[in-house]
Amino acid sequence: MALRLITHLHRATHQVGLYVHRELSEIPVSQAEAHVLSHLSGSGPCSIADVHRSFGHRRSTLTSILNRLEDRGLIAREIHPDDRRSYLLRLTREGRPVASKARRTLERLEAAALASVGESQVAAFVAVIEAIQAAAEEEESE
Amino acid sequence: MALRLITHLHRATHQVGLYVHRELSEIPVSQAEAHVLSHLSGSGPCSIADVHRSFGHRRSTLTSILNRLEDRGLIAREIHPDDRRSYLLRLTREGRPVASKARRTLERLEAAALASVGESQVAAFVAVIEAIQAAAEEEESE
DNA sequence: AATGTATAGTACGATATCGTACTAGTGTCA
DNA sequence: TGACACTAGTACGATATCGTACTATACATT
Repeated sequence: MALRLITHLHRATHQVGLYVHRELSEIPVSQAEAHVLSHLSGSGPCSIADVHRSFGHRRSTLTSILNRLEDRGLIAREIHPDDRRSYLLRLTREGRPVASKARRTLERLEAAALASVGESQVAAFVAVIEAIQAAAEEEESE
Repeated sequence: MALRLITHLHRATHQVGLYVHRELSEIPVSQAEAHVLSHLSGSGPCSIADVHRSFGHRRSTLTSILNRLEDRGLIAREIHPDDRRSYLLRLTREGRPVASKARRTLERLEAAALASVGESQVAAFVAVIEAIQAAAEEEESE
């Protein structure tokens, strides 16, 4: 068997990583950081758990990413008004332009990819991705 | 814009990583190592450049992965008969069963995913993946 | 109120990955 | 044959990610 799905998946993920690295090379932001910034830029302030749900990273990894972004003054952890266990992540004034640049970079990539495929292909792509995830999930682990 | 493609891509990749980690927990093999072993198991002996082409890792990362596998006695670097710059990677006797277990694990995941989608969806998936890669490639970098 | 369980997040050492600079062999063209 | 560019691979320090164990708050049940 050729393992078409999984190999494709991994190669494409890596390629996206290279793209992000290349396009955002002037601002020192890793791929994971770019995704988090982009998420904040698109969805507004949210908790760490929200970000965690949107990505596959471990929570401890996310802590490191957020520490780096906070050290650079791009985001701030504020106390969450509704739950004192959690933080509200917010882009700082310095972080906002960086985040929106990260978001635009990802959107540009996505738009370029979408330009050459049809809506039904996108739907099928999502269906297959979700099938892979469902197959891989079976039981959760941390 | 929702960044449907890229977010899906990353989440699924992570999920696959978790699956591999879970399913192969009794043999101490990381996700990247499992992929390399699986590749060797499916394609027979090949050079490092061959493996490199099949994955997105950096060559220096691949060197580390191969070192680890060699240290554990799972693979061997032999001199390449046709090109003295390169090596021929080969599974050792101890490595063969581990590699085929890794391969079967990935194949099982792929089969489970394929069970719930149709052939035309798979074709569309591949088309979209390749569109993403093409969009991300534009110019290469190392 | 007390107890148990789940959730939100971090600390920290272990491991994996990366980027750059390097060595060595190959091919080409004068 | 010698100069140059290219390919195959490694060394090594820097950085990113991970796994486990932990603290603290929330919630549910009695």
